[in-house]
Amino acid sequence: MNVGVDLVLFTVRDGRLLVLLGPGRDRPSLPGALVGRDEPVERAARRVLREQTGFASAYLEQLYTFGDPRRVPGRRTVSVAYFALLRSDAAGAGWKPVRALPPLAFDHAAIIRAALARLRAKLSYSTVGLQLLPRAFTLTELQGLYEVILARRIDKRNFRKKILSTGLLKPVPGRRASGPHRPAQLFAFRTRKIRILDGLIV
Amino acid sequence: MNVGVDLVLFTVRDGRLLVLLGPGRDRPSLPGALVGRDEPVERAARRVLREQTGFASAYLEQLYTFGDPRRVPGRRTVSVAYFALLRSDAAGAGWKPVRALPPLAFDHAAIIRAALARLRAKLSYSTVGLQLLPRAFTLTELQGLYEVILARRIDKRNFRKKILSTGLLKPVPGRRASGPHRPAQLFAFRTRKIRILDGLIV
DNA sequence: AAAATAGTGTCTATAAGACATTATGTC
DNA sequence: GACATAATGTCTTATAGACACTATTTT
Repeated sequence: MNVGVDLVLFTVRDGRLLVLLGPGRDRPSLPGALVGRDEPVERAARRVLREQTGFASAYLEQLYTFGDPRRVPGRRTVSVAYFALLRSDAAGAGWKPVRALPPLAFDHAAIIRAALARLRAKLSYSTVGLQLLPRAFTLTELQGLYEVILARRIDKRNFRKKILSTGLLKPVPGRRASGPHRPAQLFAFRTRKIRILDGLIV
Repeated sequence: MNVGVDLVLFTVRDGRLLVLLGPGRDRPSLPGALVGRDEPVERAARRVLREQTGFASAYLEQLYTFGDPRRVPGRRTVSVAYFALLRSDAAGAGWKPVRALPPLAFDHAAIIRAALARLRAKLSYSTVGLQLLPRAFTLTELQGLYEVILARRIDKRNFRKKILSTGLLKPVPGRRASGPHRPAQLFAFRTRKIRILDGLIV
C-alpha cells in the first residue's frame, strides 16, 4: 500500500486567500509525493514543501488522513494531508483563490475544505494567522487577514482593542503609506512562536 | 508499506478514566489491526472496535497519524490512530486507569497522550462527554465526569447553572439513590447528536 | 433524629459587541 | 486644502466565577 502526503498551502495576497495548486495530469492537484521507504511522514511533508515551493520553513501541521481505497485510481494510496501557511510574499504561479477553485483531481477538493475549516477554527484561538503576514504589517492588514479568512466584517475599534490587549504585538519603527492619506503604523509580533490564547480572538 | 489503525478507547468507571489495553506480545498495547487491501481506513477502525470490544457503535474519531519509520520493529507500519468513547457500562477486562499506566508497546504511550489532550479539549466545547455516560444520569455524575477528565474541581452551582442553561438536558422520570440521603433526579440528553457549543463548557 | 448528598441565588468582575468622530500625512 | 485612511472611547449586555445554606430521603 502506498502512503503519500498532500499539502494544502495557504497564503493571502491582495485581500484574497489563495491555495497552491500544481498542474496535475488531468485536473489541477495539490502538491504531494509518496512517502519514502525510510522517510518519516512528517519529513516527507517538509520535503514536498521545500521541493515544490522553495520554502524551507513555514507553519506546517498534520490535518487528516484520507484512506478510502477508491480515492485515487491505480495502486491504493493513503494520503496524510498537511496544511501549511506561507507569508504573503510567497512568489510564483499556481496560487488560486480559494473562493473560485476549478474542479480538482481526486479528493483534493474535500482536503481543501477540511484545511479551510481547520484554518478558520485555529485563527480564533491561536496566533497561526501571523504566519500569513510579512514581519511588519499594519493593523488594517491584520484585520483584513481575519476578515478574508473568516469571511465576515469585523469592527475596527473592537478588533484593535482586542488584538492590542493580548500584548502580542509591538509597534515597530516605520509607517506604510498607500495613497493620499495618513500612513499607518507598522506592527510586528513580539514572538515568532505560535500561542494558544485563553479567549477567542475576534 | 503497512497501514494500520490503533484505537484509544476511553470509558469512565467509579470516578476514574480508563483506557482499554490488549495483552500485546511483550508489553500491553492498544487494540489495533492492519488495514485490509480494499478496506477504507475508517472501516478498519470500526472493525477493530467491533471485534475487540464487542461494541458496534461508539463515538469514534480520527486522532492523528503516526508515521515514524522506527515506531515499530519489522516491516514499516504507519498507524492511523483513532479515539473512541464508550459508555461506562462497557464490560470486561483490559481497562486500565489512565493515571497509572504500565510501560506500553511501541509509541502507544504517546498515542494515548495525544488522545487525552484531544478529549480534554473537546470536552470544553462540545458534547462528546455524553458518550461516556449511560442514557440517564445524575448531574453529580455528569460533573464527576468533567472533574475526572479535566483533573480539577468544579463548583457545583456554577456547573449546574451552565449545563442546564444550554438546554441540552431534560429531566427524565426516576431518581437514583445511593445511601442514607436524598436521591438525585435523573437527566438525559435531549439529542444523541454531538453538538459544538458557542461558549466553552466549564 | 442523624447522616449525607441534592438542590438552589446573588453579587462582582470581566469580556464582547454596538456605535461616530477626530487626526494626520499625501497629493 | 481636499482626500482618504488611521486612530481612538464609551456604554450596554452577557458571561464567568466566587461563595453558603436549605431540602429531602434513607437508615
